[in-house]
Amino acid sequence: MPARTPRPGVPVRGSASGRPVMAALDLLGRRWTLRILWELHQAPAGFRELQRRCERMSSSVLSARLGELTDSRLIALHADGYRLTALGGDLVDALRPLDSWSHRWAAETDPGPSR
Amino acid sequence: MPARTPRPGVPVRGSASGRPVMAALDLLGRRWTLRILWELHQAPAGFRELQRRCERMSSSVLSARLGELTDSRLIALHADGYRLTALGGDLVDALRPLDSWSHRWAAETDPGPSR
DNA sequence: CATAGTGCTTCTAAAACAGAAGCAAGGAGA
DNA sequence: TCTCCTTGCTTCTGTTTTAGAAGCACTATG
Repeated sequence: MPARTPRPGVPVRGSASGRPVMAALDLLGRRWTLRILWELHQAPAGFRELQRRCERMSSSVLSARLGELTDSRLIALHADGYRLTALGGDLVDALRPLDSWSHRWAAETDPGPSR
Repeated sequence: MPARTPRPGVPVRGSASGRPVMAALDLLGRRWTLRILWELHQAPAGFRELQRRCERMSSSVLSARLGELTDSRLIALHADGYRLTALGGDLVDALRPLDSWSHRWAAETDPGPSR
């Protein structure tokens, strides 16, 4: 049984409280979810283009994530591909400081050999 | 082979670009990572308390995440438990708007039967 | 009619995760 | 010293999630 789409107000994986932020953390803490939102914020894209942009992410997972995000009304499919809804756009706006943070992180991270 | 800790400047899962934000999205898009940061922002906690707060999350995964976050210098272990570093605190600050967004999301989400 | 593009499903194998058990180290108390 | 308890953390087995190739139904274009 696949994990169901988290929604505010009901228990999610790791929290029975129903607190909205817990649902958000469950939803966003699934592989590719943050990345998909990020990509759609750069520009709308169809299924296959999204797959290309994320370096050939698995189609089965992409399909699952698109379903969850659509259920959650963060994205919607239009004639020109998937686009963020107003709600989804707000979420990415809320995440925008992440980009500038990541540069600070990079600046403070020793770029030596990996690991 | 376990996935290695993402770091800015080197390729990560789904992106060979080395762009810092891609490393951040890979790191944060792993189960429990966002939640752990969130919890530590509420208050520092030791291993077992963290496990309790996240409703008995698997100890093996908790251990892996703590290792990744420590490697990434977002958290550090002190006498009173794990705490966010300055860098980690900045990240959670960057994520703070997520909480208010989640309330808007809840307000616009029909609280009917799940799925 | 062929060709190529789309969104998306199905399948098998690999990776990640869940959860119970337990280990080594460090107190606190007797 | 000898329990007793707590800590961070590992190891193990079984389940869930993800990867990746293949392919289906549909639309458009030639």
